[in-house]
Amino acid sequence: MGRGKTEIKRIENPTQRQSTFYKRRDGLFKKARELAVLCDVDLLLLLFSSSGKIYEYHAPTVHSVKEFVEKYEAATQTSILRDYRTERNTEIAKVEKLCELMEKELRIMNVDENENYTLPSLEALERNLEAAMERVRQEMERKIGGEISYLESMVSKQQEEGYVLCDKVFISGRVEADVHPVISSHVITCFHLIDAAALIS
Amino acid sequence: MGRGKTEIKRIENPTQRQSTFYKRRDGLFKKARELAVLCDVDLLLLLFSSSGKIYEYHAPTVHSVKEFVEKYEAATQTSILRDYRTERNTEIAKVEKLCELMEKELRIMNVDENENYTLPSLEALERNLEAAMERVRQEMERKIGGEISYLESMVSKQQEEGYVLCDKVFISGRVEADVHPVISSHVITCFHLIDAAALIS
DNA sequence: AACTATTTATAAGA
DNA sequence: TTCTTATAAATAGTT
Repeated sequence: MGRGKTEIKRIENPTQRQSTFYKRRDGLFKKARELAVLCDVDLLLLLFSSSGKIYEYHAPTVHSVKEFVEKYEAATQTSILRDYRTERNTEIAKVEKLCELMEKELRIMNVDENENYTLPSLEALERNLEAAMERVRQEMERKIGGEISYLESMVSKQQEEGYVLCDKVFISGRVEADVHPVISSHVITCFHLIDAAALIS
Repeated sequence: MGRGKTEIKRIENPTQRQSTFYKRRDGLFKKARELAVLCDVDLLLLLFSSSGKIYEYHAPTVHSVKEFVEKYEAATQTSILRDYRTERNTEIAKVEKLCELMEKELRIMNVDENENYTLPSLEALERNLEAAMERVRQEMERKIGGEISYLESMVSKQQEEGYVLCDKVFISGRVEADVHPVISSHVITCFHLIDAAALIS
């Protein structure tokens, strides 16, 4: 249509190409709308002009590109979104496995009143706790030893520096109490964690 | 065009609608192709007929619907995929929070050799372990008391039933050792878990 | 699925 | 860009 027959191949003249683009783009959108309305068609048309601008048309029945593409995906079985779901699920599975590990370890360290332990497992629990206690006591001794030699080295220094040390010890004691409130608070029981895990799964 | 002017509204006659659909669908696809070729346009056209069939056209430069929609997404900032990423990230954040909680609790129960504890926190650790130990011992006593009264009740029964009991105790002792291998195995240290958490984050 | 009278789209020019 | 118009192309109604 028009004053001459046009061969369908790229228009090299940029001005002419741009002019043709406007006219044919409008024509295409009009045709798309007519088809959608006349024949009750769900339709999406997305295009980028050669200069990178986006133009979009969707039928009145289509509410969003997202919705439409999901319908397309569901119909074709191919998957834009399945990839992301899979990726997400593997990540969640990994983290959940870690949770299970932690849970198991917590079980070893805590007595859950609602569970019916056997004597051998209670004995094992006791051994674990004793081992943990031993580690704590060793650490304390190491620490106390360190503090003493630290104090000794301080004492051997000038007296005014000794005053500074006293301040330091006082401050550090107070700060630690602030930093580790969780230690003095009631221990979250393993049971709570299991409940939480059930909630998010 | 055609022998009569057509009003643009849904064609109610199904036969006529279907006929018009074929003709106009072909026309639309032809126009789409011409625009793409003449004006160097990236273009995607997806449609569902009223009977639910899918038809698709994309410009020769477009390799897949997925690729094209991603380009569209990137250009418009709107997001089909961002929603899924966000959803995934919130789920992961939830689980990670749970992990942190567990980690914290494990820290309370374990001494990590690489960390530099202060004396007050070590003392707190000791207190926690003692409390846990106390809980274990109480549970053991409760259990032992229960076993004793169970045994007493058994002894007061017929002698042949006593033989059955002996078998039972033997079997239950062995079975428990199988059921709780984790208890006798080396305790996974808190440190391993923290490493694992670092790996998945 | 084909035909064709007619409407519609648009190429080229202003 | 936008309009005009001659002409090509699409298609409604029909077979």
